[in-house]
Amino acid sequence: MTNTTQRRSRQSPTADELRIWRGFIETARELDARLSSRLHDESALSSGDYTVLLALSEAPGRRLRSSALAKAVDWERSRLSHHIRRMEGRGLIRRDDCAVDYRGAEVVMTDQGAQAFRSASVPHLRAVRELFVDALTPEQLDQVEDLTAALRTSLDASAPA
Amino acid sequence: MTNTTQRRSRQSPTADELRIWRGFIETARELDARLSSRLHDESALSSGDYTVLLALSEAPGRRLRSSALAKAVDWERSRLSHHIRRMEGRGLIRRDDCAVDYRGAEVVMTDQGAQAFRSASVPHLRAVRELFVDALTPEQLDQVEDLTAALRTSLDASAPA
DNA sequence: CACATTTGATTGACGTGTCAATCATGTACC
DNA sequence: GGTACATGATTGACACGTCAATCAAATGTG
Repeated sequence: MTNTTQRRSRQSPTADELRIWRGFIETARELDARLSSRLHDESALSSGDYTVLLALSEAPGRRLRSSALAKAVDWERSRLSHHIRRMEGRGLIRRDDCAVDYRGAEVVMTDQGAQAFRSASVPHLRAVRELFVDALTPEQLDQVEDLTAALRTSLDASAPA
Repeated sequence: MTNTTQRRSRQSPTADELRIWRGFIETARELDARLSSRLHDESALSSGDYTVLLALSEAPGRRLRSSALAKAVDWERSRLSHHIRRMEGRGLIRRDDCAVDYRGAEVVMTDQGAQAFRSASVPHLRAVRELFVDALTPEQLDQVEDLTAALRTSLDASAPA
């Protein structure tokens, strides 16, 4: 194990590697943007709204403590707080005081929120199938799983949450 | 070819497919966020700044018409316009009137911008290697290329830009 | 009990992104 | 040359995200 070997692995990517990286990240961004855009067109929900409503829909009583919701969607609390405020303004959720701990608020999905989520869900899932699942062979889908695992391992190994 | 077959391919993804999808998109987002964050910490450039400076650095005279720049980075014009205004405020670029067509402005990288780009570049590329290239085997890197191509084909087939 | 500390959540400032509207210059056509 | 249209770019309004500061209720410790 020479210094040269060590150093080589720390250098910049090759042109090919960089091309593959750019293709990957730009395609992922585009996919994400396209799905968000369709969601918004079809249901007037943003991708963030959908994420929040999905988490609430899976919670008992369609309600969660703000902190539990933040953990469920893996968002920073201030991000959630801002988003919740906007969603409350549009009647998708409501904030209740939490009886057992007056610091914490509970976020509750409203009927209107549940209705919006239901009507968004099917077209959104269909879009995921069209633009992702059906674009790949079953073998490729398995490859994605492995790739994701490898990348995530590396991300987790390298510091921040 | 029955209706059943046709219909099946239009249904929602299975639980496994959905899990793979979520893993994929969340990992891609996280990678993107992590690289942006490192870039910002190490060089005080945002990922958008870097993209713009990279495009300018590759242009003759380190300058481009605003529309050409928009095409080079594949951004909407209004997005570019907003970003350019902010970058100009920080001295990274400058806007010159274009002599041959007074509608169009030219965006020029300043020396300060070039300096910032140079010092950001090496650490950023190293981060791409660490978090992406080195996380995958050469075979996996090839797989990424194929996956990207498949997804892009499907995206291109399905309407917008 | 009083006080410091921790915990749950919100706020404000500011950078970023999208969309629709606008503005100014260039071009075509009569 | 003058009017209509196309083109290059900017603007304003508003949604979204991050960071640091703040606030209030809960908890621990003397």
